[in-house]
Amino acid sequence: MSIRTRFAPSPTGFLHVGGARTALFNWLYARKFGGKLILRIEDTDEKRNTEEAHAVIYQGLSWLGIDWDEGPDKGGDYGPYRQSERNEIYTKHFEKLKADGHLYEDGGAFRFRSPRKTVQVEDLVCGKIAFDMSNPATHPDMTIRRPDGSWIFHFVNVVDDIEMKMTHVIRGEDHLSNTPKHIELYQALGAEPPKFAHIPLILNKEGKKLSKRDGGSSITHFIDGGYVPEAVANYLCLLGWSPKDNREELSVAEILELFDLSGINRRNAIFDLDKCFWLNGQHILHMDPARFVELAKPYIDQAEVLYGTTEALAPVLALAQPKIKHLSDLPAWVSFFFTEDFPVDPEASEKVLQKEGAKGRIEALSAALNALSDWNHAALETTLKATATALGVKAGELVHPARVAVSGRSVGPGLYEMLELLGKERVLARLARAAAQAA
RNA sequence: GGCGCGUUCGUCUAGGGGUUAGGACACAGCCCUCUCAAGGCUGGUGCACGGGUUCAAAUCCCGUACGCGCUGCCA
Repeated sequence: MSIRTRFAPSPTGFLHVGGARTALFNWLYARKFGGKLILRIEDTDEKRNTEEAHAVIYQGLSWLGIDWDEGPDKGGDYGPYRQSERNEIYTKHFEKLKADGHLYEDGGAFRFRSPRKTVQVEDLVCGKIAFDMSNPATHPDMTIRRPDGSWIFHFVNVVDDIEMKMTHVIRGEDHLSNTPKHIELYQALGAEPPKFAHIPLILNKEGKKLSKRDGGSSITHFIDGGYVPEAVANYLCLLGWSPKDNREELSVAEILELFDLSGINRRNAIFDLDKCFWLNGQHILHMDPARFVELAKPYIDQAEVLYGTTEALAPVLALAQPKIKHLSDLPAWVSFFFTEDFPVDPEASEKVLQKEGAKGRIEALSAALNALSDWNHAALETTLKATATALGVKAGELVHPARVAVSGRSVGPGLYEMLELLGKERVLARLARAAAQAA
């Protein structure tokens, strides 16, 4: 039987990193073993059920590179894929349970009568666990329908997993204790329970369940914050799973190759934003330049940098790619390439341009560069160093003023590469302008 | 309270009877260097505790503590 996994979020208007990681593991498992991933929206609580809330889920998953085979937006053979549209199906199963004597009424609500036996859970991550359900005081009969006719999570979740032919339920460990109840429901409905895999939870720095208030708990934070999706997906996979060979930076293809449920550990993990940040820099450093351009463009566009064509932008980005850790840092690294009206960092200007003798050194460098016919970074370096020697100063005494003169900043790409790309004319003009203001 | 799961550097993890307990992030120092990164080198901190089993336990068993989860007419 072909594998079917699912991600079943509630449309809260917020895609939690824990949920995203659950989705990722379901996706990896389905893709690795040629199965299908189903997206089901658990929107029985109508109050927070909005189109925007659905969009947040679709966008967050897509951004991470997760695609699904069936879902509200895709259709499929087992729809509808929103619980709010599945009332008839729930009613059908409810009537069956009722007819078979599994239900009883309690204050207008309906409860499921537990068989009161020991339930064995065979979890692919946690192993075999026996739950003694015999004591009603500790395991009360669960409610499955409220007096107003609305449904309770446990019931609709199980009905949907049966109807949608799920073979594997991969979900957060917070559901492990609910699993025996779910198995009782499967059995009462005459269905074979799926395989379960409960994955450890993601905690905040205080060791508590990651909540909305915690920085970085929403995928939106990463989308808006200049992260690259492959790095975030990589990091999320490293929480509770590892390739076991000391590698940290992994492509999705590599993870797909190594991933299996049996490799997931049972220990809750604290989310470490620092490490995610580091991994982001590693992915940027090593990614294909074309991919970098693709990811960088929206940030450049948003900053309204008038770069003209992609062909003009690409070489500039190539200088920034090995140095930055966040895509949102990009505008400051590229904007001065495309305008003469770039901002000048007052602190850098004060420290470098106003330094004793800066004017003379800039003018000397300018003269030397003016005489240079072969404008490439190697020749630029040779010329600058020769000029420094002639002046009897360290190369840095020319490098720093030149950097501030052409970019307005004290940090940036390698100077010689930057000068080469800027071109002789612009470099000389900017040096002249800086010399006029220097001490 | 009851039930379930867990506990290896601050954090993420590898190791699952014999290891100088490995890697990564972060931190500190050094090297490289035009800035910032990257890279290289070095350093410190860790098997929760107590009992067993065993020639030998981080590793297996029991207990304790602590953490997390569930215990809803939330999902």
